Order: sequence, then structure tokens, then C-alpha cells
Amino acid sequence: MEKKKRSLMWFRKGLRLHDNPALLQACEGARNVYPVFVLDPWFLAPDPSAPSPGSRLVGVNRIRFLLESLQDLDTSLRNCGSRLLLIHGSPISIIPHLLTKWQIDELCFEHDTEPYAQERDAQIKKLAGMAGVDVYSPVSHTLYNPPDVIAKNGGKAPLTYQSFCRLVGKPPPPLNDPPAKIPGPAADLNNVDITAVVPSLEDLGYTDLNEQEFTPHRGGETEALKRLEDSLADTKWVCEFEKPKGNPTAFIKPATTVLSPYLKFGCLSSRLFYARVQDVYAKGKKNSKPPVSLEGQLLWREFFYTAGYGTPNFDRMVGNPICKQIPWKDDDKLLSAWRDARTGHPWIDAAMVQLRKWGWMHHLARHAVACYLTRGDLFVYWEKGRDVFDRLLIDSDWAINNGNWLWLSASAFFSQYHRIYSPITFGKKYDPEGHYVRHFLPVLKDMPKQYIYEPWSAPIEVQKKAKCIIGVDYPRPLVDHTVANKECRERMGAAYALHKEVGGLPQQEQVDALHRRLDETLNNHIATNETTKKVPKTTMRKTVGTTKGKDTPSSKRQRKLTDYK
DNA sequence: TGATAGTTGTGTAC
DNA sequence: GTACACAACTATCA
Repeated sequence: MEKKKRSLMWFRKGLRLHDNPALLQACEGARNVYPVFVLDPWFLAPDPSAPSPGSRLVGVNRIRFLLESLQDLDTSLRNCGSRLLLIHGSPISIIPHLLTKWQIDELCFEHDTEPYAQERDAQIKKLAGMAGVDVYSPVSHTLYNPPDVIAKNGGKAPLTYQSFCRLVGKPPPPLNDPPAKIPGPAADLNNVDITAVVPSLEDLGYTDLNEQEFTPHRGGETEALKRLEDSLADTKWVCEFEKPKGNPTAFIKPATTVLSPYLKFGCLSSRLFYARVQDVYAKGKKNSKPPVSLEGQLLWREFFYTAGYGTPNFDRMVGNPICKQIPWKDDDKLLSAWRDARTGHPWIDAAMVQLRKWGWMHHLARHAVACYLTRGDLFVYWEKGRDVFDRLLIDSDWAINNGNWLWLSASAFFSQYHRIYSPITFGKKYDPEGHYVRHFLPVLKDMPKQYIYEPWSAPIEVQKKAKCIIGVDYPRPLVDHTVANKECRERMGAAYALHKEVGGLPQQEQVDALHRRLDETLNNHIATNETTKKVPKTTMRKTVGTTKGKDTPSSKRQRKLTDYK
């Protein structure tokens, strides 16, 4: 009889038993399966200097969501006769160590297309190969395998959603059943230091968190499957779902499924989600279609995964061949005001509070705040906003987050930069009473509804009665939207025009030329405007920022403009 | 090479 | 609530 193998199932994402081909392979003909999760301080160690609780890279809400998911995974594994083996450290040193310590024959983990993971996994595969360990790394995080889609499209990622959808066929179905029994690890772990239980936030060093309002969303596969079935129970709702018709200010009962964090961590398989949506469609008479339908949302995920995989430097402006080179402002004051919900535009600030406290907000709220930070009002680098989202969202996903910031900043995929979300009327359209703003910005809870989206316009008597003096209890608006968005559109127009002109140059030269020429163009524009137009009183703050660090010609010129203002 | 359509804008008029 | 102007871009496909 053939000797039974010892396998190591390395969990990273894919924190589930259902539709998990790597786990199934690990169990196949195994004497021992070692289910491992590495608690990496790079992501988990507290950073007291971070702008909100959490590590340098991850907010405390997502860390907690992860810990809950691990707890649930451990419980499920124990129900199958196994357990989760948690180890503190860096995967790149720990995994190869374990392969030797436990005399592993086969290493199994879900394929991951993110650049960070690609680099890490390539090293691990190399080391495993040198140790004579087989590696099995199937695609199960996404419906499709990005390189397959790219190959089908002649070697490059499709840049429009429609062309992507035409390209891909029906996705593969999920695997039938999760394993009922999993061979346990050997009793003797050969002195490997295993963490006895899933740590709490306190165990990881997060203290004084009592005041922090946590996300209402609980992590884990069990919760994911329950939420999936709850969401899909309403056939009519599923069949009629159209994303743009959702209400971004609905927070007691959000307008979407809120399954994204479970997809992010792989607590829920996208293939199962897709298949179950098809089941529901089959029960209904007719259903909405991509891009707005529920099915369409899953395909957006695939679209951005493919673009992210097929585009060099997808997460940057410079060196990214599909990204418009735009001379955004590197202005920490504007950025931190936006990040810390101090823009003075209640709709924007309320959404940013929801992001910090819940780690989640509706897709359209994300649109609104991203547009505001970049091409709509503040003209700050999209990468800066991306970093804030990346840290705070519980569903933060490299490809989707970068893809959406490229989209919203009109840097790639989308170019209708004249379409700008108003920080005043967009929220008001959905929630004229201002319930959402009052909930997330209690300082404005007594502001009459006619002023709730523009509290600076309330007479001082009204502000006193509402116990909210603008400029004291709540900030004045950072910019006058009418003025700021006009200037932003001018900047975008100039950048687009120059882009056409210098598009053929190598990227760095392109960027230099753009910055140079845009400075000149804008100086003329703004100087002309300043002499012909009276800026409304509410402009108050500078809408032209300064460049940090080195005294570039550009920053000098910008400062001069600011002084002039 | 020209036509077309594109996740998800706002303000105004009727 | 629907239609249109606003001012206008570009990947894709015939």
C-alpha cells in the first residue's frame, strides 16, 4: 500500500471549508493534515502612531473581522476532527520551517493574484520545491483565472466591463460538499510554538478599545453562509436588484447584501454566491442584468481582478500604462481633513465616520467621498485616498479598491470627469431628513433639516438653538463646492488635453511634461479667473494646495498662487 | 476610421 | 418622474 501523505493546508484568504479545493486536496489520501494560519505582525501589530486604532496597514475592525473568521474556522475544523494551528511570525520564514519540522509531503494553498501574495508565494514555492515538497495552489478565490481571461483577449486585460463580460463564459460551479472529516495533525508537533487559542484583540496588544464603536458585521464562514441565505431568501429583491437604485444613506438595513467582507476573506466562495444567485433567478420570472444586477456585482469583482493582474503598477499613477497622469495635490491638510471627517460637508464627513466606525459604507457613498477627495473638490492624489480605504474597510480588496479609485478619479476606465457628485445634493436626494448625517455626526443631530447638508448657511440663532456653532463645534466647509469643482474640472480638462499631446513620451517624461505644462496652463487660467471673478465668501480656504518636501518649481508656483488668494 | 455606448451627475423645466 | 442641456472622453467594434 502506498504511504499516506502528510499535508499542510495553509489558510490565508479562503477562510472556509465549503468550495475549498486546496483543503480537499490536502485531505485526499492524507495521514495528517496540518491546517495553518500565520499571524503576521506586519499586518497585525498595533501602531500607536496610526490615525485610528489598528496596525499600520489594517484598521482594528478588519483585524477583528479576521479573528472572528479564524475562530469560526477553528470551530468548523474541530467539528471535523481537526483544529486550526495558529503561529505568530512571518509566513516566508515560518512555512518552510514547518515543511521540515512536520515532514510535509504536500503544501496546499489557494492561489492569490495580488502582487504581494504573488511575490511571497513564488518564494514559498521555490523553497518547497528545494525541500522536495509538492505544491498544490488552485484558483478558487475568483470565478475566473485572470491570466486565462487576458490570454483570451489577445494578451491584455479588457478595459471595459462590457468587453470583459463578452469574453468570459459561464463560471465553474462550486465544489459539491465540504469535507465531513479531516485527518488531524500528528499529536506531536515537534516543538513548534502553536498559539493555543485564537487571540483576542487584547492578546494582540490592542487596549483601551472600549470607546471604539465596532463594526456591526461579524466575521466567519458560518455568518457568511447565513447572510447569503438571508439575502437570497427574498426572490423579488434579488431579481429586481439594481445597484444604482440602492440608497447609500440606508444604514439600519443597508441597501446591498454586505457580503463583500466575506468574499474578501474567502469566508464565502464567489462560485457558491454566483451559483446561488442563478438558483434564485431560476425561480423568478425575470431578473435584472449586469452591470447593475447582483450577478453583475460579482462580475465587477472579476473585471477588476483581471485588470489588476494584467496591468503593471496597477496601484500607482506613475508607471501604470492605463492611468492618466494627473498633477494631483500632495496636501496633507486636505487629506487629513477628509480622512478624519473634518471637511465641513456633513454628507462627506458622515460617510467617513461610517467608514472609520463600521469599516463599511455603501458603494455610492464610496463614490461620493472618493470623487470629493480627487477630481470633485480637493484634487488630492487618489493613491492617498486608496490607502485610507485600504486600511479601514473590512472588505478592502487590493484589485477592487485600486480599480474603483482609478475609476472615480477618472484616471482609468472612466473619463466623464464632468460628472461630479455634489457633496450637498447627492446625500440629500436619498435622505432629505438627514437621518444618516445625524446618526454618524451627532453634533448635527438638532440642526433643522433645511440646513443639515449645508449647516454653514444656518443663521447663528439656528446654530445656537441646535447647539452647533459652525467653526466651533463643527468645521466650516473646506472648500466652496461650486468654486472647487469648477477649478477641478479645469485642471482635469488641461491634464486630459496635455495627455493627448504628450501621450507618446516615456512615462516619466510624460509626467514631467504634464506637471510643467499644467502649471503654466493653470497659472494662466487661475490668474485670469482671479482678475475677472469675485470668489464667494464661503471659499474661505485655499483650493490650491502646496507640494510637500522639495521646493519644486511647481510647488513654488502653487504657493505663490495661494498667497495671491 | 467612424459610430456607439458607457455601472452610478446635476440643475432646470415641465 | 421624465427630458434635456451641460460639455465632452474613449475602448471597442463594425
